Amino acid sequence: MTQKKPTLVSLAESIGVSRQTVSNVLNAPQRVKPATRERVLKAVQESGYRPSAAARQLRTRRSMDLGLRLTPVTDGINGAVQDRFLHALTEAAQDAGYRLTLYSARDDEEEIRHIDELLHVADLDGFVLTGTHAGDPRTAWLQEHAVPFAAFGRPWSRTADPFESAHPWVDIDGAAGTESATGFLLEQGHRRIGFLGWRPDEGLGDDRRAGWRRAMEAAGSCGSLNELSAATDDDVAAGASAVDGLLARGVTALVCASDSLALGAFAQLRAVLPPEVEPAVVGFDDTPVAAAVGLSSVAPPVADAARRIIAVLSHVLAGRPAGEGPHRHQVLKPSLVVRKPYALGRTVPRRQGG
Amino acid sequence: MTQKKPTLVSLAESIGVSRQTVSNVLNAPQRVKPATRERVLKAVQESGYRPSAAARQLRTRRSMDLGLRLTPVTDGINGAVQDRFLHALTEAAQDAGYRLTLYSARDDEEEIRHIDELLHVADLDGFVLTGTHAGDPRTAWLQEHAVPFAAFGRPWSRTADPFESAHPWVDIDGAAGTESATGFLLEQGHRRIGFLGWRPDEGLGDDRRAGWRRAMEAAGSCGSLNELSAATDDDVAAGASAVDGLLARGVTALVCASDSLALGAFAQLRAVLPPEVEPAVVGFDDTPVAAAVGLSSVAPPVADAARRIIAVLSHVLAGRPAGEGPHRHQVLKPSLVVRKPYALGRTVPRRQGG
DNA sequence: CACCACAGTATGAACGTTCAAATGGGGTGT
DNA sequence: ACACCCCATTTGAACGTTCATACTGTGGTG
Repeated sequence: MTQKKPTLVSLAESIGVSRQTVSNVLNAPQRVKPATRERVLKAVQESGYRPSAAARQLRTRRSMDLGLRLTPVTDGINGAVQDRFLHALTEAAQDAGYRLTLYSARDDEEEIRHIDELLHVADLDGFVLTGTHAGDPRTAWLQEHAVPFAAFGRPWSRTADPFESAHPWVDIDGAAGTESATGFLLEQGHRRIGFLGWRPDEGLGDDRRAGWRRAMEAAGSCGSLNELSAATDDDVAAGASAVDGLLARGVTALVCASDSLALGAFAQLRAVLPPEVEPAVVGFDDTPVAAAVGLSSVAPPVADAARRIIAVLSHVLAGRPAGEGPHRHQVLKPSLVVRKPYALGRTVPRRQGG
Repeated sequence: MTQKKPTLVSLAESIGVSRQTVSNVLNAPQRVKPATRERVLKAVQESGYRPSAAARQLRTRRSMDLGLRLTPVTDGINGAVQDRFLHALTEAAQDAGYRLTLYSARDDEEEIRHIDELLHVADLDGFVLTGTHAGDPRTAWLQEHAVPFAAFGRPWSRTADPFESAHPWVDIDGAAGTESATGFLLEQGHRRIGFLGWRPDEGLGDDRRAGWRRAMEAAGSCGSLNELSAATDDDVAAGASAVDGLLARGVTALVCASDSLALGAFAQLRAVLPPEVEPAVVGFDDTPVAAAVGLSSVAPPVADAARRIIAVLSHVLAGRPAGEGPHRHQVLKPSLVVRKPYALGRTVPRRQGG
């Protein structure tokens, strides 16, 4: 039979001090005389005392708990990014003494309702936002209600400078990624390199297209770049069907905004090109599918991003000034992973940037 | 300026009743006279009152919070299963009024330490275990400490009947999956169908091998089946390198214990077989990689499993008798998804069983 | 020697909820 | 008329912590 859980009071009277002294030993050790501190600490160890999160939360209104929305797995291919991010975030939060609570929402409004709910009933200390986009209602709401949060993704906007934003964020430098991918294809001797991306979004997609454009212009390819660029939905089929048009315009290699698109394009090229010509396609996100098929891809450092997000957020939550501590706005350089098509299990990682 | 959060007391005196009456309206409406009930409910709506989880938890010692371990993404291919499971679990828990807290652990012992910790400090109500295996120390520990939990995966054991186990669990019928995969290949005219799996584990892997064996024996292939079966590590490279040996023994088609193995085998067959022969390989788990490459695969109903796990667990947590409510031990039939290799975007799903 | 500052420790109150028991106001039965 | 019971509602206490404040003894200072 296991004995009852010790509390501050029960523990205190078993040592012969007051509950507040025990509390101080754990929360503000410098206030307690070293001799008694030792004595109390020993008792804490032996009894296996654990403070009650509920009681502490009731009094302090802090839960040491962070919220994260789990977005529905749309594609399954790009979903792997979320998986890696989530795992790193869990570990980082755990190491920083925070717990992580999940919620699921279909759209931004539903997410806001969930945040509101969790804030009121569970006193969550902060939130991690993912998938930020232009005109994001969530950041506005959170700021208006003075809720601490950090975003994975910069605050996309045509007018405002993201580096001036009030809230902390960490993002991947998509432009740098596509730029180095384009650079890699240029090195291989390609000149007419196309870009296969999404429709204009004033955000993620435009950023990735911009990197390709920058590299192409730097290489002196000042012709009309627009005709080398295609914009479609983000799935495998769309990637495949966009290929023919680009080929007709003389494209010999492709940089893609996602692995889904890259995979579609790759398969289509395989079907269309003569067998001896190996399709030159670079994807984005370095998902398991890219690895399995032997597709080169831009690898975003999501685990690193997760750790930095927790670092910034816990800095804010600790009430420390924005001046010191980790930078409030961070852009991380992705690396390029070069593979030989179908060379299963024989990946040749190659770091660029970072 | 947002006004202060209403509490039971503040709300009660604004209506002119006692706090307990308000509490009863929310928790035991039948105790309150309909007239006052209406009055209170109206006030609750208008004020936007939300009960404090911390206070409730402190008093009742229930947190309405469930714990789940997030296992490190090993493969990236099979990790997608975890992703789908997690998402369905989050939604199901949310719908049932529970929150979901994540923790990360490297092995079973570390998980037990985390559970112990969360149990004491955060009063978690229950846990969801995944990846059960023979001699699992976690189930023993949880039972010993009378902690409510449900497992995704049956309690593998040579001696004990899983259907007699004390704790609830939901599992996928792996044997039925490989059996129908084998049946499919038999229909296609194959006779010497090999099985590519893991080393004996008295669990998941043996189960999947058993389904293949059952189908083969039923087809009258009573020769020594052992020589058609290979056991290796669970990754793409291992799958590829196991192929040659099986081919030498006259195997013309393969059922695999995972998509990783299937993918490796598939690529190797492509390299070895003449171009006009299409490799006949069926994987397991129906991961995005299988879909992308056009590999047939056994699809486990993980989302359904997640919902059923929450159903059983919340039934237990509500203190209802084991007799009524959802079955405490459930085995779910997977379905077979048939694809044409490389026919990207042109998937032909085909349901079997279930 | 009375006084004060200060470090160390102890006490009262509060956070917001639910459980257990007490109270009040109709009936209904004898 | 009285005892009785039942329903609806209220009151006291408790869950385990931390904040604010009060107490105690020691050493220094005028």
